[in-house]
Amino acid sequence: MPELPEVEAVVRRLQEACRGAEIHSAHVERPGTLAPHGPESLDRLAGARISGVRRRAKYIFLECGPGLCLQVHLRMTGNLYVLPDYRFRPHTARVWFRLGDGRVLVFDDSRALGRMQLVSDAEVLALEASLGPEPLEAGFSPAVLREILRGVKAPVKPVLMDQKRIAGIGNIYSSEALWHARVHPQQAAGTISPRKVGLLHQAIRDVLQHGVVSAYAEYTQPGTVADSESFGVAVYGRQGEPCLKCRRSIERIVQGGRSSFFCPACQREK
DNA sequence: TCGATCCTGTAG
DNA sequence: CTACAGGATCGA
Repeated sequence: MPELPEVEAVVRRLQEACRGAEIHSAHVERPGTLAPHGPESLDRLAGARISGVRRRAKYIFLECGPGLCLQVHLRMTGNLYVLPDYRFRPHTARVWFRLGDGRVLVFDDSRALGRMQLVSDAEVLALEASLGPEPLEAGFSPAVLREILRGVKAPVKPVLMDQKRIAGIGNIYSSEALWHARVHPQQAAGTISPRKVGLLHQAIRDVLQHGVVSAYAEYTQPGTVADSESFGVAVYGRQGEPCLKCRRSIERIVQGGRSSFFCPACQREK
């Protein structure tokens, strides 16, 4: 499920649902979820209070007291949410926490690719330093994007998905942003004109910002998000269907083992 | 930079 | 049955 917008929506929901909550106990159904640590690594959380929840790139940090932070990565199918009672947890709950008030915080992950680990302040700092800038923050200017792409020979699409270069963009939003900016996914990143870099910068912010709003609305009012015309999915998964701008057939190619979708007319390589 | 790998579920 | 999945890492 999750790229930056979906992770952000999870964080906002958790802030409402469990900030200030006490962790009564941790229960590990699948030890691999805590790799490279063991199932006993969460024992230190008993009695801790969740003082804050925040996001960086696609990581979620649950701050659980001084120097104690639960770092979560949802990968492909992970999800974090609070249920009223532990008996309601699904069989795909890999780790769950009983909260002081009887509710349960569930790490649900059908594919079990997600990871969770307790980390120190220093580890959090090191991780954050290894990640690229947050595209929705004020510091992410067109000049910053120009600098990221400058001189890079690799195709732009995998570059946008490289968390060390820019944080939070995944397979869907990269295709979407490139379509909005009319940039071909295989164009060498460093050869994109300054004008198009400007368009790409705006497109990245627009698709992510819209994604945050609709992902959060999806939790609040499921099924309400019906605006697939202006800013929903324009190209992702739409191979063979008409481009929303020019009606040409959307194409699918594979880059770095991942599907890319684009309009061969609107997004020309140059 | 490609392919394999970690896993399970679903669509064709 | 095979293909594919909104992620990331590792070694060739």
